[in-house]
This record gives sequence, structure tokens and C-alpha cells, in this order.
Amino acid sequence: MPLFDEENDQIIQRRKNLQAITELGFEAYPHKFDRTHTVSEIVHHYADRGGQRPAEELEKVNQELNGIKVRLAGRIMTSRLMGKAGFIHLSDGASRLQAYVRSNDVPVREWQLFKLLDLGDIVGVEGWLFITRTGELSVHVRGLSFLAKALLPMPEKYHGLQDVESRHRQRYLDLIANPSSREVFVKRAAIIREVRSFFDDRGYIEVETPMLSPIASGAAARPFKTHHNALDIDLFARVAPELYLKRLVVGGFEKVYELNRNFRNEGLSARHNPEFTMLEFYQAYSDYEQLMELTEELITGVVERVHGSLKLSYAGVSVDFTPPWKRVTMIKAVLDALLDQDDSKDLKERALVEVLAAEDPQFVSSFSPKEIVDLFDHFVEPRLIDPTFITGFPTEVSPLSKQSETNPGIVHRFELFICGLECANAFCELNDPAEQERRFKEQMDQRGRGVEEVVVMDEDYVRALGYGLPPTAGEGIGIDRLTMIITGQANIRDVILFPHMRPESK
RNA sequence: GGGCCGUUAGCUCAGGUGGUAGAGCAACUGGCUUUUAACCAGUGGGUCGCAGGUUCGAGUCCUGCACGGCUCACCA
Repeated sequence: MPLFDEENDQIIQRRKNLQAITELGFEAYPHKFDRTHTVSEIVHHYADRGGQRPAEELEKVNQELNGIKVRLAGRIMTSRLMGKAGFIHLSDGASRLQAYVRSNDVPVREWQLFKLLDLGDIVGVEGWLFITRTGELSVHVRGLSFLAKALLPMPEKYHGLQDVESRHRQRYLDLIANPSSREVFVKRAAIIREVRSFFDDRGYIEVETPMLSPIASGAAARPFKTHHNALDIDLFARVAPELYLKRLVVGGFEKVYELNRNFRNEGLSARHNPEFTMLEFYQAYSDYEQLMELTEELITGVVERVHGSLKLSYAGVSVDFTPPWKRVTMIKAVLDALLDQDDSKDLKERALVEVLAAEDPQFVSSFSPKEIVDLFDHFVEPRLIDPTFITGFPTEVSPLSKQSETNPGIVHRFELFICGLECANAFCELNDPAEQERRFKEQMDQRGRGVEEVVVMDEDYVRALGYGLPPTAGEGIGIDRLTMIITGQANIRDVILFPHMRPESK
């Protein structure tokens, strides 16, 4: 099986061109090229010299630029050959700069080389800067080096690579052809950098806890299973670092965070990738209300720095991050949504009866906890566009959270929703080992009844609580989803460089 | 997993009701020494996702399969 399609005329032609290039005496794949600048450095530094100008003015600008000698390298993105001279655009990934090659300004061998170049090839140029008649900053080339061959043809130069499947499977090609795709990942890196410095600056310690563990607990999710040969035991890819991080708080790391991957063996969708990046942080002597303040500060800071404004547009809907953010209890949000609903009369009537009573902290709804959560997911979640904290989660769906002092059916927990996406989950950590053990057992009973997604019993964690966990609040923030919102991407696969897909069939 | 939609040249896309497969970019040949979605003239390039079926005849109609997109369910 040949590596590339040997019958494709364009690939055959590119091989021939490479052959001819080596016959001219150029190395096919040379080892290095010393640059004086990157393309981006030149473009940024001299961008203001470009633009249309009267002839005399242009000459003056060029007199200055002609003195600037540069050696640059990049991928050929466009090419316009006109007899005995030609233009190419070189890209360093981030920026493009035009190069002008004229036959009588380069050695004959290099002019021969120029004519054998294909779109996508990597070359080096040496020359001086100038502005063309049409006002574009360019390099006037006096030396041309061949650096690497693109044997495969490039995507269409104007429309780029559109096919969604190819863009995900061949991300390298997507990045070459679609600058907007590159932008997303540059912003993603900026988001992660901002998050790290936020916690570093506030004295949190960054830690790494096991990705492989004999027990996959800390979240209600199905894990990936693998096997350790030497120990001859099954291990699971973690579904959350939560229980390890709280062990560290027991151990005296009063403020910890971890920013890394979680793995969940569940369905794929526009909002779910089997591995996803999660920030989790814990701080002793705090409660979940303090975390709401902190979360506002963190996310508004990240949005402002990375996006440049607290207002943005996501899927055509405008979102405003200006604090303070709304805080609504789950039951209140559900009842309000039900009253807005026309097509569910029975639910509406029940909601009507309860809506006033829901203001009472002791209030117990006639809706079961499971029902409330289902109604919330269905009616409320998609409507939460501006950042909104939802509080008042049922204890039943929060096996690691501390109960409210006044209403044991409710826990001190919030989730943050933005653009209909669940972006954060935080709570006061349950630190009573006896109650924690009871909750784990409840979860295991559910598993016994066939529910696969439960928070599994971790006895060592209960033992750790036995040594005393200070009152602690903790939070998880989905970095992929935050990135989706900040970069305006509707699909999680567009913020993950190599999203999981079915293997290509041959 | 269910429903709907898609898969045509290297890329981006056209191809009413079935009748020999098209364009632009890219490639090739020639021309052009400041062009820029360069331009002008010419040329080649297709198992129409795969496998069956209906038909004199299938890119087009039917069935199955593969891959993808949207969506519902589960989940963050």
C-alpha cells in the first residue's frame, strides 16, 4: 500500500518537481535554516508602512525599508508567476508576508527552483523589505532556499477546508487552511494561561492526582477501564479528581487546584467529548457563596482579557458577563419556566400552587427531586443565556455536598449556566464521614438497582474524612465549554484539537 | 441507540421529472519582470461513499452497509 495515492496527477507532479529540485542540487529535506525574524515579527513591525501612496512618497518609504535585510521562512500559501518574476505569500502559521522573486536578482539555479515550487512547500528567503506599487509590504528576494516539500495538494486557497470531518481528522490541514480555526486554539491557550495565573496569584497550589485509579469516583459517570499488567489489576481512567483533591485539603493543602483531563465513557455530542478538560479547585474555610464571588471574578477576568469585552455573541445571541450574575434556586427557576409553558397544563397547575411557597426555605415541593432536575434540564437550562447561578439542588443528586442547615433535602451547591451550557459546579464539601458513608451506600444501592452512573464508594476517602476535613468549598469548571462560549463555537469538537471520532474506514 | 439530512475531480460546489458527468480553484502546456481570489490562450483529470436491486438504461429510484452533520435520549 503506497503512502499516498500514486495515481493522483497532482501528487505525481509534486514528486516529479521534488525530483527536479534535488537534481538542481538542493537537499530534499535540509536540516536547518537560520532566520533573522519570523514572518509575524516583520508583519507586525512594519505593517504601518503599507498602503497606497503617491510615487515619491513610496520611494521614500522604500529607501528606508531597502536597508532592512531579512532571512525568513514559511509555507507557500499563494503563488503568482509572471514570466521572469513572481510573487508568493509565505506563512509562519500566524501571518503571511509576500515575497517577490525576480529572475535577474537571484542565482540561475534558484530561479529554476522557484519555478518548480508548489503551493504548500516550505521555503526560506533572504532579501530586503519594500512596499509594492499596490501598497503591500514584501520581501525582495535575492536568495531562495528549499526547506521541505508538500507532496499532497493544498485545500482551496479561497474557501479553505470546509468539510467538517476532514477539519477534525486532519486538524493540521485545517490549521494551515483556516486562520479562524487557529484563532480558536490560540484563545484556548490564553484562557488556560489566565486561569492558571488567577489561581497561582492567589496562593493556590497546582497539583496532579491520578488519572489511573482502581476506583473511578467523584462523579456519577461511567469510566474507561484498562488493565495494569505487573499488578494484574483493573484500573479506571478518572471521571473526576474531586476525591483526591479533598484528601489533599485534609493533608493541609488549604487551597489546591488541578487543571487536566477527565474521561467519561459516555455518548459523544456537540457538547461532550470522551476526554475533556476540567479545572477543579478547593479551598478550606470557605463556603459556596464565596465561590460564587470568586467565579464571577475569575470568569469575567478571563472573558475580558481573552475576548476584550464583557459582552459577546454566541450562536447569534448576545451574552453579557457584567456582574453581579443572577442567582436563582432550581425550584424557583423550574416553577417560573412551567408558568411560561403553554403546552403542559397539568405541570402548570401544580407549579401555580407552589410558586409562592417556594420562597420559604423550609419549602418541600410536591415534585420529586428527580422530577425537578428533569424539568430543569428540559425547560430551564436552554434558556439560561447570561451567566446564571442555580442553587438549591436536591440532596439526592448531590452525594458529595453538604446539606442546608435549615432544609436537609437541599444542599449548599450551585451550578453556573452560560448560553444554555453547564459551565461550573460547586458546593460546600460534605465533611462528616458518617453522612458521607451513608450517601455512598445510597449510591451503591442505586447501582444495585441497575443505575450505572453513580458516585462509587471510596472507603479510603471516608477514612480521610475521618481525620478531619475543614469546612471546605470546591468547584469544577469545564474549560472546553468555557472556551466554546468565549470563542463562539457551537460544537465542542471545534475547541478540541483532535476530537474523538470513529476510525477512518479504509 | 432513535429520527432527519448529507457523501460527485486534490479542494469548494452545481447537476428539475432516469438518457454518455459540469464549473471555479488547484494541476499541465504556452505567454507575461510590482502581482495579489493576478491575467490571457490551450490541455488533462471521475469506480458520482460501498454493496445489492428495479430498469433497455441509475449520480438520479429502492434496500442494506460505512462515514459524517443536526437532533432526541444519557452526560459536564
